[in-house]
Amino acid sequence: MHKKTNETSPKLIVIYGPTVTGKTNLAIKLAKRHNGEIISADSRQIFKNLDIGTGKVDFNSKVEKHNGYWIVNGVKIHGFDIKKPEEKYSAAEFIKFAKKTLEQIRKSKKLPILVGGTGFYIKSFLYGLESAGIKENSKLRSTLSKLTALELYHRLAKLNAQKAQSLNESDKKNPRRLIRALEIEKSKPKLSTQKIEEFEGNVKVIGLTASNEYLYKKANKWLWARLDNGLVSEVEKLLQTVNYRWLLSLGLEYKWLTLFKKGKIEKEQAVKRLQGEIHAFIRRQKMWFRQFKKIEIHNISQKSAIKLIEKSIDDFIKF
RNA sequence: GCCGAGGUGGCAGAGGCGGUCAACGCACCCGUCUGAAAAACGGGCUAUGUCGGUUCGAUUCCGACCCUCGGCA
Repeated sequence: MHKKTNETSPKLIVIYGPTVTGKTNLAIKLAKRHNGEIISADSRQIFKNLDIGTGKVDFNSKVEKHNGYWIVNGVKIHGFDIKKPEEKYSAAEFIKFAKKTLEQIRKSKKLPILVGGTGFYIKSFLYGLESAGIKENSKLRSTLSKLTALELYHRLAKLNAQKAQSLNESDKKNPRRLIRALEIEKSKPKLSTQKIEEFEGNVKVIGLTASNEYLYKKANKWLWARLDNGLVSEVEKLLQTVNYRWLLSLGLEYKWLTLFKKGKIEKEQAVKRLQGEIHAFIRRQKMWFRQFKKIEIHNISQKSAIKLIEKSIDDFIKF
């Protein structure tokens, strides 16, 4: 095993964790310390005008907004506002964006820090996405969306019995995943799947977490703070220009406050349900920790956590 | 005090004219994940107020008690 000791060996810091663990603040801190720039890996923060609901930054941050990036407390964060509301996005597109941005950051001799809560994006970027060449076929999707999961499964089994059998119990009943699988099968003759491209270079993956109770409490508090600081009016503004169904499809804040604004539910109920869904989201986000090969997990409820992470990053930079 | 209604899992709430009862939703817990991922999906969890009676058998019938909610006083 030979170590690369040259300083040109590219380095990347990844920070992953569920919502409310302070990923962005930590990233900003690290960026300042090591002359870095941030790439956001978040499937909702990509959208312009979705700021409070997606929790792009703290209320007391100094921000300067640009298309495609923000400058927050003096640190550049790439990946905010790269899409207009209702535009499509995907993990494949994220990979391209992240690669491009990473190169750019390297050229300017800065340290790239990938931070976000969308585990799927980070995993895809780090370890590749096999079917990344096969695009969405919206016509096919809309016809297939009329079928039940069982029907979809039968179709898949006809096209590719092996693939169908290899699915787990969850995916076998998941229409969305089945439709995607069919989409891949249908386009196979034309497009061959790409070979998996793993990220090459030195990566340090930091995971941020805490107990469920701790995170739930923090998330509730933060939600109330945002409700008191314009979250509802952000949704109202969006409703004027955007199809409400799109907002519903985003989930969480945008879904529940849209339901409230549309008069489908009382505000109190909406907030209650939203809290529950945020909790469930936190649980799901935690599941991704096991998807990352080498991850250093820190409990943010411990006072020493930030210091330990800083030390760990210092060592990583020094090598 | 009287009359009426009712007491089902952590919450909410349905059915069952006596037969291993026990839905759905929420919460909570666990999990899946290769171009929608804050999405979509899989699994799990705990119950019939108390005490007696009738019966082969009671959550379901009867009685007492306790409690809750209405109305009358």
